[in-house]
Amino acid sequence: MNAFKSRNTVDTSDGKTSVEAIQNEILRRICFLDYEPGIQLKEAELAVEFGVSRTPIRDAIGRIKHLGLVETRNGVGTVVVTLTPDQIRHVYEMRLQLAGLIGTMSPREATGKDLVRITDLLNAAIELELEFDARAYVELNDLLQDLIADLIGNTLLKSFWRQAYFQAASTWYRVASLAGSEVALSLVQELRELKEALERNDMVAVGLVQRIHIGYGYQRITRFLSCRNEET
Amino acid sequence: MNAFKSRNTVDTSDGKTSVEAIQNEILRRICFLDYEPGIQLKEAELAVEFGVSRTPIRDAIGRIKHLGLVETRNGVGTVVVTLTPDQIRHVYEMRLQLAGLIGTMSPREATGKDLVRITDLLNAAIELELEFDARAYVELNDLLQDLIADLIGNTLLKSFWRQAYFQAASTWYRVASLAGSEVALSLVQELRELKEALERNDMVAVGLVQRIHIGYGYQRITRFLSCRNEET
DNA sequence: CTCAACAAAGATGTATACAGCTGGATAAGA
DNA sequence: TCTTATCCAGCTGTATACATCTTTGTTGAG
Repeated sequence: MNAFKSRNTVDTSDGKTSVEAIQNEILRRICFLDYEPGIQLKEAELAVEFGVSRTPIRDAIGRIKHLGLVETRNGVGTVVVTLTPDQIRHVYEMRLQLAGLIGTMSPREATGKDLVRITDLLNAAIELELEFDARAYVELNDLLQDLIADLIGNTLLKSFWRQAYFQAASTWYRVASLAGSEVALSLVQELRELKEALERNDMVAVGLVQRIHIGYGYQRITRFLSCRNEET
Repeated sequence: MNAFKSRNTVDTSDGKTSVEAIQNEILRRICFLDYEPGIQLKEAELAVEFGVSRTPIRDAIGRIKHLGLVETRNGVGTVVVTLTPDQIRHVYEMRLQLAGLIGTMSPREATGKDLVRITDLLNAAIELELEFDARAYVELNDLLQDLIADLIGNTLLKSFWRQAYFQAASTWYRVASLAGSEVALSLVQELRELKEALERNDMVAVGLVQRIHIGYGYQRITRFLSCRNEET
């Protein structure tokens, strides 16, 4: 919670408007579990933290409502939603299908830049394998999602891919923390396969690799979440 | 533009909050071409019309930004975006794929209520065939989209289906106005096929019928839009 | 001791004033 | 006449005051 009190402003050097930056930051915090499900976001607090009034904060929150990750009730506050097992299943079923479409729907050509990016990610993942850190894993995965999204030519598919990722992220990252270094190993393998697919400029393969590993990810979720059900 | 000046308020009898109702109304006006692409939406005007201040209007507009149908620029206004041919193609490619998923991804069982709804729509479409009216056609089609969306069990697929519909709607409805009663005939056929599929409780068939007619729709768009390119 | 009514604190929802930005009209100079 | 600088009307962006709703703790009677 107060881990962010030190940050008075958000980086707006990218030319985006301030409210867009705030929106992305809040979304990141939800996906990365800085805001855990059930937590109450107070506009006044966020306003103080970002050094603006409540108005842009309300704007930012309002613009991520469509993802269904937060819910605002009058007089109460904005709470981060806990996804039901059914919802999680729906999200993953959808992601599997979307992954299958990556290669077939007007993909972009892979460039040298993409190869550099994937290689950097692979190296980082290999380092992570040696000394696992959940936060670093999460940020690595996030960069990978960005890379994949960039390869998608179809505007709408790209949008849907990102939306599905945002909805899956927090659950997936919770499981990743529990699973530990096992997921780093899996990520290294995924990145190796993606790198080869990109080298061959085979976007269908890229999609299929994603599909496979999304399936693995969902298996881990069901495994770890059924354990947690006993706890709760 | 001033066709709406008479409506001072929006119907909030459904228990939804006022801003949600405004949001839906603005979205409807964009999809139904009451607001044509290029038009400038002014918050102050809308505020007067709906009898509220600018704040809820801004909220409502902010919440439909993610659909990419409007674009707000500081000091200028919020303009309704003109979709490029590429974007339209992307939307329709996506709708084709989504239609194929309707039957396969946890569909809901068809109930008697659904049959009543589809029968009502069919009767209305048959009437429309006799005396075509673009506006009535548009509203009929909108009801059909609602019906189909209700049949989708997967939460995320339903959300994506609606988003894709909203993005396609304005273009499709422009073409429908140009095409005239031809589209009413096509709608009757579509509804007949859907009715039979629902009677058999065959959701895969429902999806395939949608897929077929979305394809027909896109063919019409390319046909009429290439004509319009010469005009412009 | 229990329960109900009430009051107060704190959250979001809304209205409004003002600041900042943009595009076009206007007028001065070459 | 053409160009350019300036000004201004009008829009969005932001801050702030106030209204309304919810929760919770308190206080009183039974």
